[in-house]
Amino acid sequence: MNGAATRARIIDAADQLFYRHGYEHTSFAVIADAVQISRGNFYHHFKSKDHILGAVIEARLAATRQLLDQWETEDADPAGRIKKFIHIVVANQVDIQNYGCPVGTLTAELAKLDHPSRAAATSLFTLYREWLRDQFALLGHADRADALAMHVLAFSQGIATLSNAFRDEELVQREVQQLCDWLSFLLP
Amino acid sequence: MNGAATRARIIDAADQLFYRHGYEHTSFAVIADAVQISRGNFYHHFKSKDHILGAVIEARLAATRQLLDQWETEDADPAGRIKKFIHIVVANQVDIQNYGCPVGTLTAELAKLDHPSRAAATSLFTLYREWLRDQFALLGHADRADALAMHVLAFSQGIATLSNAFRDEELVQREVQQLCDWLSFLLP
DNA sequence: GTCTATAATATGATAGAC
DNA sequence: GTCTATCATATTATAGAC
Repeated sequence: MNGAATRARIIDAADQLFYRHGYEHTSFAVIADAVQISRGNFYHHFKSKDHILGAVIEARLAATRQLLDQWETEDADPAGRIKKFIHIVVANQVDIQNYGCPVGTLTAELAKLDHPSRAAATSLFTLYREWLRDQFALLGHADRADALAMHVLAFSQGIATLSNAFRDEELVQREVQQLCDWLSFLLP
Repeated sequence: MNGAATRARIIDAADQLFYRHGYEHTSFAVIADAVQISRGNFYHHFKSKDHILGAVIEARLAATRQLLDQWETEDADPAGRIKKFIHIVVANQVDIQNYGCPVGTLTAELAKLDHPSRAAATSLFTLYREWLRDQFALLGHADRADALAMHVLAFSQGIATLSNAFRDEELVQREVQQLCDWLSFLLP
């Protein structure tokens, strides 16, 4: 087995397990089981569990950058791009109902653990924040672009949290619709 | 030492520790340390760690009911009561910055753990939901009172999550102001 | 009701053979 | 690069003395 490939499979499995069951609750044993390697083999690829978390966050950052870039090429209209972001909670509805938002729940857990990677997890939020800010600036709201970005971000987090708590699809549809209506009032 | 008093002190310490460091991360050892009892003594008062969690959620439910009742007597105006709810994120800003919303973060953790007390934790949300629904009904919006309640709930959760992630006080002030403005448009 | 002692297990991490 | 064997520790939980 190629070393880099094993490393990638560890990151991939840990990513999913951290999301579904939380960082702390995910032991080496279950990751090893998912990747089909022995527990001892881990330490050839990573120094510690914390280092796996670091690699997982790096991978999520890269995936998020790629997603945002893709949206830029797919949609020439900044408003359409923002709508794509707003609809994440609909597109990922099943996962969010079961496990919440991957970014929001990770930052919350790491804050409680006072974990060294807490800042890195927050930078996942920052990626969305700055991208949204750019879109609002393009729409002619440069003066309050960051505030609008945070507004959208906050709303998405709120919907995700309640979607996870109540598993209510109607709620998600309704709130997403309202946020899109709010957005349309900001268009030139 | 009185038995009931010890039990109450265990619940109180566990409540704080579960909130600050998460349920799973909080061991018997640290609770015992906080309450100043031995680990073995726990099992005279509770069958298991899960049972402590159950008691903590019960206590939180009782405290929440008391708070909502207090707001009813303090403020005769339903709009004023809703504003009191909205301002929770300001009143508890320091704790929320450090540990997030006690309800939102607990439900999220228990969902990931697929924990038996998950539904009980969600009922904390339901308490606020139904209380807010009643206030909106009193304001003459009985037809969409639940949707409005969930809107306020979602927003508060979003603000709490971002307040915890970014520790940004201005964001909280700004979003709370906006939500209050939105509320004033609903008044008769 | 509270304590000490201890069981049974799971955890993150290391050593060394292949 | 992967494995087995193992360490040191932490965890929930129990047994029994006081």
